[in-house]
Amino acid sequence: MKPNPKSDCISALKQRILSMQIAPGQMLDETALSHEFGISRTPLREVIQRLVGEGYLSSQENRGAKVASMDISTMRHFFQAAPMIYASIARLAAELASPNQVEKLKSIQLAYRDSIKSGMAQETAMHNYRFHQVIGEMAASPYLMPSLNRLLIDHTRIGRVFYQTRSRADRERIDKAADQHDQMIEAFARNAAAEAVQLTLEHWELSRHQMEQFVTPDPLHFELADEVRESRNAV
Amino acid sequence: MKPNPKSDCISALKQRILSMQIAPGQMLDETALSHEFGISRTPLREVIQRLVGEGYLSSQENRGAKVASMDISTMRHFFQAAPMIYASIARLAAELASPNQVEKLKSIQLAYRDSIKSGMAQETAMHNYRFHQVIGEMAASPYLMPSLNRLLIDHTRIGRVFYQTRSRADRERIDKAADQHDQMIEAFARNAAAEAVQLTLEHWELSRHQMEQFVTPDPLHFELADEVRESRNAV
DNA sequence: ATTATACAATCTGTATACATTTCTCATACG
DNA sequence: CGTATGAGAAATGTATACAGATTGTATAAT
Repeated sequence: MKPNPKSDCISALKQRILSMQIAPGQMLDETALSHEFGISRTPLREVIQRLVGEGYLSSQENRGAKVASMDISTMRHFFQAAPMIYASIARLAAELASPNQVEKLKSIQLAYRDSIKSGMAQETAMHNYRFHQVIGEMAASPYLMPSLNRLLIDHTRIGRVFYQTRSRADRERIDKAADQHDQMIEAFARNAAAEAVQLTLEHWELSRHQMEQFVTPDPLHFELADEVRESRNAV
Repeated sequence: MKPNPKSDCISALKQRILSMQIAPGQMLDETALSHEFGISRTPLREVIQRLVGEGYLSSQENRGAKVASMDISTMRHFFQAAPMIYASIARLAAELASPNQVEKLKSIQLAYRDSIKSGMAQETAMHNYRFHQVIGEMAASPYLMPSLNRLLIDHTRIGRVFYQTRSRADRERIDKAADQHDQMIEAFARNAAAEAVQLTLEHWELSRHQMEQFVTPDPLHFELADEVRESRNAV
């Protein structure tokens, strides 16, 4: 593969957005980015347009581009859409899975378990992202893939806390998620659609439970409520 | 609104793709298009990147952009994904519909019936497209909208034959579809989610039946089969 | 007759310069 | 004290020129 600064730029920007290295809502500086990736503003702007079309960024006429925001109102839509899309993708993926693709899934799963073991939360989240994206590729549906991608963007951004270990319970939860991945791979390999859907929904429930605790944490002291609400919406 | 050749270009290209004025798989000529819309290649290429991200076009490195193709294998995925996405969108739309949006739907429906009456098939298909896109806006789900858009691109392209009247039966089918639109508006106005879903699925069935006849027409004479199969795949 | 090769023509990709719009902030005014 | 104004700065949008890649074609070699 020939080194291509433009596609490097695309994947680097995606990675930064998924890892919240660039925060939701943050403006992009065309000049700075073009210098950083060693390209001029012309190709950089093309990259931005592409990422706008894919839902990573949003842009306004004469007002630049910013990272897709995650406000409270979209969270509701997230929890509504996710199980349906994930389940549909899982069914198709199980029906269409090729041995080759299952192997690919297995190798990602290895890296995933490795990063869990070394406690690298961000890396784990990225492997998890790749894992579910490959399941999407197995399903091979050009009509469901766009929504899956949009979901995975925000799932990876929100779910980043999922892989942070502060207690024994955290550790057990993450191990359970990894076990579910293995079971899913097994179901895909046997083309067991119903089973894959069931496992996917259980996997989602585990993730959902954790995320809802984060999105709706314990009530705060009254004095702090306004300030915190504001900063939450500003995300 | 200030006239903006760039956004004109985006909507014109979308319109041409949806109406198959530019055929699936057809290459785009950057120079010709930039001249036509009175802009230089720089902004035109940004437009192309955006449309690639949204699924209207596909592009390859150093090999230009072409209109998203519609081969037989994607048709299968189309029929699998469509009812699920449409139904989910309809449920959300019914729950969230504002009087304002219902009015918007009604005005599109008026134009839709007008173009049916004057027998303008392509225009009818475009009003139908707008109708379902507005339902998508009502549902307001950033996670389902990308898939809805992708579906509507191909539904509009395939369904273009839906609005061609060659027989009394054609006429009745189209009138039935228009009646279903009215019933759907009614259900949205009353926030009747279950009813909206039911109507949407019936609406889909009507459309699906017609499209499957087109995609799988009556068998041809043996001598012609090869030639025709080739031209079909070439789409 | 078929395959290789070289060259021209065409198209894609990029950098730079410049035009246009928005933003910033100091100053004037109500 | 808050609001309006306007000049300068900064950022966005666009045109053009040029560099690099691909495609088509004519000629030569097998």
